[in-house]
Amino acid sequence: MQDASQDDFTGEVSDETLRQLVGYNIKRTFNAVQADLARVLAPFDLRMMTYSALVLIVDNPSLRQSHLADALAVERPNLVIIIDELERRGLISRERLASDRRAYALVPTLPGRQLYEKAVRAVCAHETHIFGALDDPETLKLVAALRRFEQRARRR
Amino acid sequence: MQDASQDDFTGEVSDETLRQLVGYNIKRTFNAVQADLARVLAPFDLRMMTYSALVLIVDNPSLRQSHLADALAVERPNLVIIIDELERRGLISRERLASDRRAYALVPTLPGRQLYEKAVRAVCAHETHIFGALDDPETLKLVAALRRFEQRARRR
DNA sequence: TATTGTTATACTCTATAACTATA
DNA sequence: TATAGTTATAGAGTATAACAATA
Repeated sequence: MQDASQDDFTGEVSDETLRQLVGYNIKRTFNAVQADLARVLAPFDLRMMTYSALVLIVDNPSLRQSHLADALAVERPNLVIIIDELERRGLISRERLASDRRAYALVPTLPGRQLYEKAVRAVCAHETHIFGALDDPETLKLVAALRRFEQRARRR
Repeated sequence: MQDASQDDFTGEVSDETLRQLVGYNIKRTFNAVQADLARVLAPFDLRMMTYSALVLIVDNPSLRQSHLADALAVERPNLVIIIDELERRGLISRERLASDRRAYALVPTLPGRQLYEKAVRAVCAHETHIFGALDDPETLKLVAALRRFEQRARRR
């Protein structure tokens, strides 16, 4: 005996004040995209963060942890358990640098590169499903706008 | 005697594989915008989530908690502590419904409406600073695209 | 039986302070 | 003294299962 409050229909609740905010729409979109990505990465036993780290390590062999942290914009301590996990699973290895024995070089293993290949394909399929062609001029404009906003938000 | 790895300069790390993903750019932008928003809301002792809840309760007096949860796309249990906090601070009150004594009507108090007014102004200033004019046709197109992507990600 | 709000719990992401070993 | 990686810890968002009161 309820009304039609099914699925994503929020009934008569007015959320215009929030929906006119670009930031709120970014948040809602990110949450939905992230949930779908989690589903796509689950079969590989990866999360968005472990996936991102693996990608950067494969694309930049011998990367140092601090450089990885900078590239991902996360604090160094948060990366430790991520790297621990990838290493424990045999996807990467830490190798002490002879030139600076404080630092590690992060090196992908063969299984790491193989998982990378499969996961990248799955993530690309997920992306084109949600966003359409990734080289579409409209999509490129959207990404350019997002990056401008990111820079403006950071410079404060 | 390090190179120019200052600030947000990530050195020679290649993150093209990630940066070509729309979802990754959304995540990075959201994180930066969210950090700035947190700074803007801190003087009001609000976070993005408590702000969003307060806005919906002021804009929809007598809202039920379950409808608020639907509108915000969060699970009902997560809303309880949010509502607890707003009520404890005297910004809203829970009022039992005579028609359905399981449910509460969430009602903003005068201090709640006053805080809403001030916080909304601050958030609008933050938004225009980062995103530019909110009624700019380009911004409206961006928001429309984000909402399309949100819907596509949800329907899976 | 089903729903509203609640409790308990868990996982993830993010951040800071302080430690170690090297430099 | 400064840096790389680490440990410990905390705050916040999100999710599920199970419960009491009510429908």
